[in-house]
Amino acid sequence: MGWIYIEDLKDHIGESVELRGWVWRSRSSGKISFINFRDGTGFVQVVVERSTLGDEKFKSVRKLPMEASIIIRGKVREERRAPGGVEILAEDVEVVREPSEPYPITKPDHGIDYLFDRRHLWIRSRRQFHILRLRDKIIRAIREFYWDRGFVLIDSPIFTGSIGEAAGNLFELDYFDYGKVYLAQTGQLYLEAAALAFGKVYNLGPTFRAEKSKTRRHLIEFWMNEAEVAYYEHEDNLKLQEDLVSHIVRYALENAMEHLEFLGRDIKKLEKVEPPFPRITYTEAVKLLQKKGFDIEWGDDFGGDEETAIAEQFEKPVFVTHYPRRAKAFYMQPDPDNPEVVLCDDLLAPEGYGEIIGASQRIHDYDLLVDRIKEFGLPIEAYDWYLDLRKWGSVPHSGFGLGVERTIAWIAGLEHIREAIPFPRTLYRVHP
RNA sequence: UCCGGCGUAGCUCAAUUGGUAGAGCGCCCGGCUGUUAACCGGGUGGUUGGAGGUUCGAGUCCUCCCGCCGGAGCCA
Repeated sequence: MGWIYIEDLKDHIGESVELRGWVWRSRSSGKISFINFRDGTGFVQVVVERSTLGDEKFKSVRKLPMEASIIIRGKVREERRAPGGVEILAEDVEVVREPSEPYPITKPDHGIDYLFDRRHLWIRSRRQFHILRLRDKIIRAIREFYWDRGFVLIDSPIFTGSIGEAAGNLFELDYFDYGKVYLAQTGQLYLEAAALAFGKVYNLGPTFRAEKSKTRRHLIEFWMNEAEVAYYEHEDNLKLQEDLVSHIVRYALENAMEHLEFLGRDIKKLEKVEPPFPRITYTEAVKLLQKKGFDIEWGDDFGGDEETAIAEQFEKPVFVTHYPRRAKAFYMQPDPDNPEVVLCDDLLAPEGYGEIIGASQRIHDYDLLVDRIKEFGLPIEAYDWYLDLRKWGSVPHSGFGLGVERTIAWIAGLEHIREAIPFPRTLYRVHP
């Protein structure tokens, strides 16, 4: 009788097995008890009969509270009446540890604040089980995508000097005698260095924004996947993003259907996400918004409502390209046909999930980049090594950043991005 | 930071115009051999977020503070 996991039960029908895990919920009558049992890989119903265990043992087992840790030995059998179609008929129940007080998360009717105060326990719940396992699979899909295309993983640093997109939203720390350093809000500049060394590179890790954002689309600490490719221009960049996002969605449909179904996701909407994605220029988007009655002028950036209004015109994610250069970061390559706009794109997810990718072709000309750093009022001395990249072997190159939690929230159909990460850091929450 | 909303039992919520603070769940005891958020009977449970004020009387009205939720700006 060997120890197995719930996820492998279907290969052991008719066998006697051992499962190690926890009581999720239980119901009982005088002679039969049902335990909803979990072991981290899934949930299964265990049937405990008084006639099998004996009066005394049955009495103690039927009283086991939620989150008692137990080892079950019993026979696996198919059973129509059991959730999932398979159940365990217990032959023995060994109690590892019984809780000393009632488990605080009972029925699914707790408030969001209560639950996040107990996030360390809440992640045991079924909904969180499915969301966080879906996250695991989406990250697997991202890594697989790059591995299959010969990209090299280049992890960018978390501690950085004063460098990046904007100074106003950086977390500042003391770094021994060096002085102030900052938590990374992007690894892009490092990936640009790496692209000139390895050709095709990507990263995947946490980034930090000291923005007092308090919406369903924002986290203070969030994970980003960035990619950068030497010799890629704007059009190549769009194609890569399109391929990545459709790969992730297809992977989820093929490998995570169990989670999507539990979460009640409308699968049909995800099945439509296949290349090519629609494209609209910034200028066209402004006209579209004006026609819909938005008070917006050429040159303004889009807010959440504007993004949603654009995205709802399409069933797939939509690229918005060629933004005004003043609305975007200093390093973006001007459009040769119109230098007032840059070769960039935002990818907007459908159904109001907002921007999941920000992307651009980067300036590769030394003098132009210096001009832009000055124009944006940035300290040129902080960009010494970044400018070096334009001195030696500079080539056109492009890249993007994918917001991992926004992507998960969209694919899972979540109301709020905070459920898409195990321990979210939001404006007023760093505990647990 | 700004705008709006909400703080009542361990949890989720009720409480007519200002007039005796309640229910369901949880927990404890008992019953039930197929439960699916099991069900049935009994029991347990309160400084109504805090401080002050108005009033014969405040969960309810006023002021300040604290906490949370939603949104805006900013962004992935």
